Amino acid sequence: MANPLTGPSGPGDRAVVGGSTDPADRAPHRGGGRAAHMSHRPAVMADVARLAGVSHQTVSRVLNQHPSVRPATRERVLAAIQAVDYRRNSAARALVTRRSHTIGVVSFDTTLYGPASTLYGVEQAARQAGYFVTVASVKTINRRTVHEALDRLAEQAVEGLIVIAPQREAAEAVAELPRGLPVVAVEGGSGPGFPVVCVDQAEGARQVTRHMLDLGAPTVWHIAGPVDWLEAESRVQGWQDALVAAGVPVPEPLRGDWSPASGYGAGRRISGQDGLRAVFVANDQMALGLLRAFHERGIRVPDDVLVAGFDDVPEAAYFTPPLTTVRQDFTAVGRRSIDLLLRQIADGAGGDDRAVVAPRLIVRQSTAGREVPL
Amino acid sequence: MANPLTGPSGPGDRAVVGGSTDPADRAPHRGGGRAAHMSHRPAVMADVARLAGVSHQTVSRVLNQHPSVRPATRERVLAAIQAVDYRRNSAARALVTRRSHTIGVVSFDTTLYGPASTLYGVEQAARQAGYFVTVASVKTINRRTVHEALDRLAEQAVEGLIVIAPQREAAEAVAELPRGLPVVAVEGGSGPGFPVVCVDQAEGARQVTRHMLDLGAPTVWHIAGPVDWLEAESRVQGWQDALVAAGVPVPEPLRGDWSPASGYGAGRRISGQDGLRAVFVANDQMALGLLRAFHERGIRVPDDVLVAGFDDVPEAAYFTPPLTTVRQDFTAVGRRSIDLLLRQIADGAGGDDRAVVAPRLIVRQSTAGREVPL
DNA sequence: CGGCATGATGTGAGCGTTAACACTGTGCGG
DNA sequence: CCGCACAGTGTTAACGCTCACATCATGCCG
Repeated sequence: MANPLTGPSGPGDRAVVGGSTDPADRAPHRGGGRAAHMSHRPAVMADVARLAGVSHQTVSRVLNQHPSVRPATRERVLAAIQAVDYRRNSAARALVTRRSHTIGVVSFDTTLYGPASTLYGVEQAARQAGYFVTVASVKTINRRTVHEALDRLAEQAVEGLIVIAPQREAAEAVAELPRGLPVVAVEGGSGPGFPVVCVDQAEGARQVTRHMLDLGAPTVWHIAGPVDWLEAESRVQGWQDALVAAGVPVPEPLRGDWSPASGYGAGRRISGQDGLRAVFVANDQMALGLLRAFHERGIRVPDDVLVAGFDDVPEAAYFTPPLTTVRQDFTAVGRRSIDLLLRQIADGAGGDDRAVVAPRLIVRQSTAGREVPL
Repeated sequence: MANPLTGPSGPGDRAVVGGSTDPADRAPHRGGGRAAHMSHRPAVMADVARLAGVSHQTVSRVLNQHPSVRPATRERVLAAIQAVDYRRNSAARALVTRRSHTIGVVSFDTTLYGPASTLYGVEQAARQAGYFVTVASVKTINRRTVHEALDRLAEQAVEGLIVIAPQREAAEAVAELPRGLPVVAVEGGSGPGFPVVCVDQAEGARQVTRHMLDLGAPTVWHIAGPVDWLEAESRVQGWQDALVAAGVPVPEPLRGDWSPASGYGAGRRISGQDGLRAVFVANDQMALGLLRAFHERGIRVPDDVLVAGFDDVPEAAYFTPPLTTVRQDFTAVGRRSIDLLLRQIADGAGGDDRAVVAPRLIVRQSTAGREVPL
């Protein structure tokens, strides 16, 4: 019994498991028989079992870390697995366990920094938990597209869903989901009945607004995101709160669509305003466009006007001038989402859990006015 | 037969399909029997078959668009499917067909614009072709991490792999892949034996370099990407080619790591150089950092020095000044990748196909010197 | 007007895995 | 020293689907 691969009975009569146990000696399709080394048909459990001189169930036990397997046996099986380069068939496993170990992510335009980073965080966390992630990004959000994506993923038998689609319509589509499938919404607005993970947008907006008021701005203008984006609204809310709390006038917010172009447009429109001393832009990309417009008009930042953004994209520190902004830890958002989702998958009920990730004000030259170390 | 759901024999004796056909009348697990409307156990084919008064095979035929099904029968089955909200079990299907309809994407840091956009293109194209996409992003690239990711996806039984990992080590890891699984490399360097999709980096670099020479620059400096990145090398190559072709001196390239910070550093280092009139930066993010450094040093762009980047990120048009750059159509890259992969999955052999996406020079103010319409 | 191709359907056998149970042989308390 | 718990193993039956084949009407050709 020196060679563990030979089995307990020695060579020659290997694996006298039960006569007709092996399914027709395998491979009724491709010719070949001898499910050995170079067979093109991937090895299955039975192959491993035969080689190790055990039953396929024991192989299964080894694979699933069942405690009652003698160490020697385990070794033998492990060696056989290596020898035939066995990998278990996830479809068969999923079929019998009714678990796909896959979670689905529906996301709006994964090209954007926020969604992309969140997806990244989700994927990392899911992997650690032993889950796969399949994505479905939709280019335009409406009830139909979101439903399509959800159906698609449902067909794929995902065990849970993470929806990164912070628009009102998406939230509604999710709410209409046939219950039974665990769901977590990212930035899904105020608790619509399923768990939500979000950054405290309003708090971030309050902080940055207060920051500019503290620097002496008589009031703070706001370039908002699209009305149908929940986070855009939260930021408007936070900004407004801060102004009201400070007892200063609340200017009418301008609307952009998150793009640099729209920020540029807003910058041109706003630059004529009387008493313009500070602008809070709802994201960094628009802030970039606004800075551009100000630059063209000869408005100096921060000397003439303070500017702040939101997101802290990696480039923000190198804008001209470096941009004060609110950092959102998207990776944390992704991680928390998976946490909530897995808990829901495990416990069944997940209720109205709500994970809020704290934002963080990052002060740079666009409000600080002096060279700050990068 | 007015009601299609009643079946051909009228109510009462619904679905006399064969006595013992139905598997133990379903649901030996959860109590309940009567696998009807509100049963919590999801409907299976047999349920649909019973309701429609046909065999499960006919249901399968309808689902798979088999031609020999009478229209009336098809209708009946379709109605039954709707009635019980049936969705087929992908695991069972995958088990028997040996096809998962899933392709795996291994990518380096999907937070970056390039990988994220490529992933997006891949997902869109895959979906249209009826495939699912599961991702595995690795944060650091080396043989081990890439292998881990590949193993993971192999276990998931993906039908093919797209590797977005334009580093030498990643390319090597892919080359070591156990053959048999179709693979397409994105930016995988010079045809290492499997299909590659890439943007013609060298050509893009040549174009932008020539552009700056044409504007009168005596030569063009270069801030390159990391040495182990294949595309970084291609860009160096193209830049060098253009300089040599023009018969001008070739300065030593500086190295960055794609980040704005490294571009900033390079900008500070290079700004003292004598005769500095033009810089080609290997990507837009580094170019942003360089612009920042130049700005701080009082070097005017483009008046004193021309600057160009590579990628055309959405922000590039709003840098200060708007950045001349080379646009890479990442979405097209994603699409082409799927094309190549699916062909490989279908035909078996995919050979050394090579899809090259043309880059496009985008001239903006950082070299043009005048206000250009955005 | 018989037979045979063809369309429309049903039947049975797997696909590769896990769950449930049945079966051994030990070691230990009574 | 018997039997009983229990670790270690094998056996069997699903899981829900598709494939290959069997079956049954048709309809058309010879």
